[in-house]
Amino acid sequence: MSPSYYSLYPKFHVAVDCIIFGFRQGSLQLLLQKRPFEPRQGEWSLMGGFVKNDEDLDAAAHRVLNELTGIHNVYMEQVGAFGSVHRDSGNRVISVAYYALLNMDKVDNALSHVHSAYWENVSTLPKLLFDHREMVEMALHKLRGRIQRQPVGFQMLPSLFTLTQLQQLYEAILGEPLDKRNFRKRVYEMPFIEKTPEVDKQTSKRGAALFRFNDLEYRKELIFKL
Amino acid sequence: MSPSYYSLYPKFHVAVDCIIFGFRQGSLQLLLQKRPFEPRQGEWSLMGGFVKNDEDLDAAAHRVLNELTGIHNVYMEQVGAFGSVHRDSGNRVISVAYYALLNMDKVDNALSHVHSAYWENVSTLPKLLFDHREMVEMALHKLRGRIQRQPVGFQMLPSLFTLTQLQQLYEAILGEPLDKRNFRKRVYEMPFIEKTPEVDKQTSKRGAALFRFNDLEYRKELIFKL
DNA sequence: TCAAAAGTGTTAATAGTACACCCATGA
DNA sequence: TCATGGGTGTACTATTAACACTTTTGA
Repeated sequence: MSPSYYSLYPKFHVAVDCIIFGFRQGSLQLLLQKRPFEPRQGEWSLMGGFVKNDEDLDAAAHRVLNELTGIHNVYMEQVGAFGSVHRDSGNRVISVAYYALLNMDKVDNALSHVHSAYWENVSTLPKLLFDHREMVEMALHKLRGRIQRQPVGFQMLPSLFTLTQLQQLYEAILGEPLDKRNFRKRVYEMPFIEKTPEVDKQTSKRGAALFRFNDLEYRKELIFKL
Repeated sequence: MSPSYYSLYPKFHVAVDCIIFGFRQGSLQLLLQKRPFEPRQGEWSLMGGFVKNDEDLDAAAHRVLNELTGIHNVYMEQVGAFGSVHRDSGNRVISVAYYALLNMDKVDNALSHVHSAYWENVSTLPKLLFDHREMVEMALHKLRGRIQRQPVGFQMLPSLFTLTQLQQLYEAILGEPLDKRNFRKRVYEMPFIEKTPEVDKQTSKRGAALFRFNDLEYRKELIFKL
């Protein structure tokens, strides 16, 4: 058989869909789009796009995210491939879902507005297109697992943050309240979360110490664990 | 925009690749194939196949597995989508990897022989085609996580098995020795692993009690946990 | 009788959970 | 002065890890 062996087989549209997580005022949010084309124009959907010929899957996901938010270097993780025959009511499309964690403050709002994209609270999501709801659930599930092992949450916080913010983030992701003292005890044991001399006075009169994630310390920690 | 909006975008060959795990004589094995077509004919590869037009992704994986082994109703889990531009040196192919757990005794050897497929020990794998090695590593990683939470290992054992077999299976998957007494203690706490009156005399003079996995009890357990 | 695998409990260490009060400050 | 969110430690419980000898039986 020659390389043309491949050509005996069908080809498919391949898309990426992004589950874009952000965090603000104590709640986990998703950047959703009012679908701008038919079929199902106007319905709420994840931000997606078709993969290009010369583009890696991961690159496609980053491109879609960048087109919508203007941000580069975002933390992303693949959720999985969704390929039921009739999942897209327009045409057969095999879609690979990725979730992204980003700092909402860095989003270019003009850009996302152009794409009719809006932040929605994860706990009160509208009805979503196709199997996008399933993608979101799976992404959340993956994120919950991930955040218990690796400090990926910082991607959603400003570079300086209070422990209360951090705890609220964890609570929003895990969907359950955490004990303040136990939470802080765990944080203090992580050498890569550093207290800074800075103080945040926005949410309390007394002021809360601001912390920072030290990536270098984290890498040391990783090596140490092997 | 009309449904023809889709047609502006490129299409791709989409394949599934199966990481087929089996267990025999204390070691974890993979069913590998000598690739039967060009390019790279004759190299070791995972068993794969192209997705058909009217076929769900999951269905494609099951079909490929069935064509190679003759077995239906196999435990499978998606590993993820692999879509680097040049991952396949022949043509662009986006591949979705699945791992499967099966009882080696049930494989139709004539059938797998036709496909030039052979079992290879996971710890001494030959060099694999393309990114198949990466797929195997990721599958193993997923399996390790899975087996700690859910009793999927039984898929690889005969319906009656000894605790020594079970422990060796876990050791092979986790890649580390386990304490016999702690292991058995854990097993005794699982109501869905039943001791039968049967005794296996194949590996010891004394004989070892044979156990069975009771799926019904397991489902009860699951419901109970919610 | 002895080699080879099966079977069996206890103790120590660790990790996780529950819980309530004082502090600093701006309004 | 008081309301608000920030900050702190200890005791209890549950889970996990370490560890060695006896039993059975076919060759």
